[in-house]
Amino acid sequence: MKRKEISRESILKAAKDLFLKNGYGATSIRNIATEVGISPTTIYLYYKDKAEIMHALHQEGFKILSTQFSALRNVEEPFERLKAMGRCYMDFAIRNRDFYEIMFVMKEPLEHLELPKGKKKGAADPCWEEGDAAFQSLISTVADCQKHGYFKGYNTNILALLIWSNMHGLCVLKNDGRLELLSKKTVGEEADSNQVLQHSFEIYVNMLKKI
Amino acid sequence: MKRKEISRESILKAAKDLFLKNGYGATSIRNIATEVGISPTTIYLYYKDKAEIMHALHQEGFKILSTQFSALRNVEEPFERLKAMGRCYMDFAIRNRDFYEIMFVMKEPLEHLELPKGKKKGAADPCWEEGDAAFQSLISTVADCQKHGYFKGYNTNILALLIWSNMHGLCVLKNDGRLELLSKKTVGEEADSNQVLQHSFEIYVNMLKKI
DNA sequence: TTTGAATTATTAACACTGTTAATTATTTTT
DNA sequence: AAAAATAATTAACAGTGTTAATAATTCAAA
Repeated sequence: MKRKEISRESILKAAKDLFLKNGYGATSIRNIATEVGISPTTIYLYYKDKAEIMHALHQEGFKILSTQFSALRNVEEPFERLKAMGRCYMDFAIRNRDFYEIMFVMKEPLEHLELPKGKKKGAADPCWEEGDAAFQSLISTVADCQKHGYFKGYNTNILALLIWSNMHGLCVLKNDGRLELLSKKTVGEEADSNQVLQHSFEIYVNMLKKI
Repeated sequence: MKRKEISRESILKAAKDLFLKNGYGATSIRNIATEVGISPTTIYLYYKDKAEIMHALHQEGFKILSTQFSALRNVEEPFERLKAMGRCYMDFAIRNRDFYEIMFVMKEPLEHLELPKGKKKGAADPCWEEGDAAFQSLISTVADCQKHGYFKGYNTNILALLIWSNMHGLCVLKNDGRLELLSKKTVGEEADSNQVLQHSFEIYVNMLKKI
């Protein structure tokens, strides 16, 4: 009978399945090992530690997000593209809570960032390539908007950061349940937090347009 | 000799000290017990579980923050007050990382929210009183701004939420090191993330003023 | 004051966690 | 077939939060 094929991929798949099924908290090295059908310590032959697995999943998440983002490059009107990016980002965050947490909330995956290639010597700063790339595509969209007359006089990078942080803030408040906890009186009369989120996004877009 | 005075307060103090010294990750029930000079299980006579201790610290954090906020009620001009609140919030987040995490990031403390008093019957929604109160003071400041001609035509509550989420987004990106990780090219030429944060805040204020 | 109840604290244990060292099993190469 | 290299395992360490059973102490009534 065929030997079991163990590899970084098979471990990662199991980790991903468990992660998406039970969330991060309930995904241990031992769980993953059982899912793959191997002993826990075998995992350490393929991954240095748990944070490295988290980093690999973090990369997978960014692959999904950047795929979604790149589809938006066909939207010609830059402000429309910016809007679409925002919706896309929020959708991703809400629909892939756990991925979002690995990518933008958890600290562990950042412990295994690849050092910038080329410069092997010395203690070069670790580089968050995936995050940089995603942010860069936001920056260039903002820049395009400015070429079309939007956001006059604003520093491109700072504005991009503000837009990102606003979306990020909304997403984490939503995902960790805080939006839901705010009493309806203080947050608005809309029924559920999804509607509040949706509405807030639209208002924000209108706000940006008028800047 | 006098018997040791054990109480919820003494346990909480130890928890707080350890928490502020070593961070959340390195603060276990056993650590706290050692600090107080009791056995780990004794803690469970005073607190139901670890999350309840976290909730107590979460409340302490809100006490500090609301004290700072209430000092700002003397700022008459509402937009100035809003600005001051923003700076105050950010300062608090950066200077009290761990408190901020308990108050606005961690999920555990929210498991021990008090149910709305009065309504004992049935499964009433848990209520995040501390968060609500803080948010309410933001809302009323935004409302005051609107009375003075700012933010014309905007829904008060939604705008307050957007302002909060923007501040929150900046704070968490800063505190979990992501701002620092973004390459200087993509985020701006300023040296450190503190300056980026400061600058971003100023730009945001200008942005709000012009809305 | 002594007995008994109530309170307070402790020890032992359970079921986990990530991770390392030592050992066994398997594959590959000589 | 024997030796070397690789792969996987078991046992163990040092932790974690938490519960049940047990011991120590305090307090009130007889």
